[in-house]
Amino acid sequence: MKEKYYITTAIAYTSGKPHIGNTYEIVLADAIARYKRSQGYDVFFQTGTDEHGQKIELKAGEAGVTPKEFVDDVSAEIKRIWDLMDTSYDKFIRTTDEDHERQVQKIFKKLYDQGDIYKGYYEGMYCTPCESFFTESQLVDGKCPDCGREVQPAKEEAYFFKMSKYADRLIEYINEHPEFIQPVSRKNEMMNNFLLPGLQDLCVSRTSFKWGVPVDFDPKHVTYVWLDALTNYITGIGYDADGSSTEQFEKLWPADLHLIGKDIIRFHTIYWPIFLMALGLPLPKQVFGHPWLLQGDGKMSKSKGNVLYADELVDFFGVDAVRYFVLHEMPFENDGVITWELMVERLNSDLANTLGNLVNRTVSMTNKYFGGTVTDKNVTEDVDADLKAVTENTPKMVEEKMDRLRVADAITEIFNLFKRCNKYIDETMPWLLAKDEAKKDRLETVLWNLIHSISAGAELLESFMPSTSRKILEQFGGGHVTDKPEILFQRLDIEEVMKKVEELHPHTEETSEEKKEETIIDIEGKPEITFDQFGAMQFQVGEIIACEEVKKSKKLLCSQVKIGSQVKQIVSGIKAHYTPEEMVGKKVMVLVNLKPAKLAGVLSEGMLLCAEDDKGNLALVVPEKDMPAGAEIC
RNA sequence: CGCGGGGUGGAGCAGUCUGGAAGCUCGUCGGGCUCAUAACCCGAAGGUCGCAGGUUCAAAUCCUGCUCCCGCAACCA
Repeated sequence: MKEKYYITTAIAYTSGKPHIGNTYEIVLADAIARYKRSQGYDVFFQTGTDEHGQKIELKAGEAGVTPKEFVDDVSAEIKRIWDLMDTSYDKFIRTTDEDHERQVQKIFKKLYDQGDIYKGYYEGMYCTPCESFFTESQLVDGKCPDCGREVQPAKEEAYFFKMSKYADRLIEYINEHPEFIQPVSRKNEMMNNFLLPGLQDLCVSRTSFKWGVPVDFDPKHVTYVWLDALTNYITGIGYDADGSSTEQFEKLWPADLHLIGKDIIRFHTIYWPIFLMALGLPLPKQVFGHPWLLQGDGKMSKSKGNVLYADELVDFFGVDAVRYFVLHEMPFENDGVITWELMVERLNSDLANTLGNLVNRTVSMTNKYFGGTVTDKNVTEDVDADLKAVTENTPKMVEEKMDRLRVADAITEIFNLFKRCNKYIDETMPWLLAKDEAKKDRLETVLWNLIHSISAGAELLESFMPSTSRKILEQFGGGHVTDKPEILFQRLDIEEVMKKVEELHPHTEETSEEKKEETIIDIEGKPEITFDQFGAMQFQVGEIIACEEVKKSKKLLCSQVKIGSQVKQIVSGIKAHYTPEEMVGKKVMVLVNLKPAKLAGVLSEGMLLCAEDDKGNLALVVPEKDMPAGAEIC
């Protein structure tokens, strides 16, 4: 009987279309799932979408649709891309699935009944005018960090999970299972930052929005994200909190691998195991927090036109080329880089040159010299030995890499085999053998060896590039090749690709003046105010007479501003846009009667007014004519 | 001193835990070959392994200090 292997991805949040970085995860999981299947495991591969939360409620409101309509669309789009990428998931769960929601309610109730979840209050300090909660550590001088006013101990009702109760057991588990958190460097991070200092109880319900799974015995609360999202791993395979879980669940749980992004390792290696302990379930065997796939020059932004989506890349390069790229270019621990240029480079050199051309020349020679069919004539020479050794060894190398989740390295092993095949052709020089009738059998043996080795490589490729694998094997049907070789990967010209990309995503050049003026900035409208309210604000011209950086802060500059006869100290978040030297001597517009507050421990007694564009660039507002410091602005 | 990651030939990375002749892929240059998608094979150039100290017979690797970049956390009054 085959051993089972249950693998999951994180469920994708349905706030918008997933970009290539999000798509990477499902492809990675798919490669692992396919590989395990090829090894004979009985694999179950689950993915899906996380569809609740305030953000979605808001987005749906903006789009003028109901939250359900909104997530139906996005979830379908995500599924479409997963399918486009040829991923072989067995189950696509949605957190809005009825049975999931019902189980979340049951789990919530069960944990409540056994005392792990309790009703409490948001233990924060509440600032009434700001309508916000703050923890002690967020307060500035014991006052509201937003407005500097007094805060009161707050009493908003919420449900909490007693994390601390299970912390010791979890620490023990992690220490005894060094393979649990991958890469291991993350283990220390979790221990030192969260577990050892002591776990805070986790708030598991909210009353501030409605779009979530209602707590059935207290319907003004909805379940807050993690209890809803994480449990998909068990509800998706038939867990039942009342004890009548399905056979499938009994067979599959615990999961063998949760594949997730490195940003949510904390939730999967601390909260999730603790939830499971509370439910009396075994813990997953391994959690792998993979690194990120990043765009070339830093952040992707729509104005730069460098946001990469899987479906667009597929249009240019094809599914398998994109799969190859994300799988092969991702380091195990560090973030990887993807750009159009790198993508083209990879496609041309690895896929078109090394692999595609190898298949092509082999098919072509087999047709040319033997009408398409060869058998093993067994006329061997010394050069054959190394090719044979590499061919036999590659599956073991791949297995060794895959066992350590080194997917990129596994692919490299396969391509080393293909490279070896190319070298073999040069070593044996079939075109010379073909000129000598006496060497015909040797020639046939050479081609047979080639076909054998390439086929072996193609079989290994199935986990990573399924359709390419199939295409190659189809062309080499057991010693008989197709009549005319199919071009597996067409070489692309980087210039042409970039030209098309430019057409798809025209750059908004910052150098172009007209375009700059065309930039339209709409900000959220604020409620109308009265003239009295306006009059309550006092603006004056201030002269900056000294300025220095606020140490221990990344954004703040501290200026001494002369206003009339007095000098105020004002802290502003503009370090990224002005140097202290630039600031000195400027006459700027100052909101003078703002209540003083501390920023990064430094007192600020007013506010320098700035204009901000859509990219977050700041410009100080200065009087159009020279005015003395202290002049009122009205 | 908030937490963490990183700085290795032109590009993208491995190697760092467990010191011991600087490696891989791409690109560049030279050569070979012609079955093949201007593809393939061979060879070469190119790096003071961020900077400065220290430990050692020996440091990319261990220790100390510094600097720059990137996430997160924060206060962008």
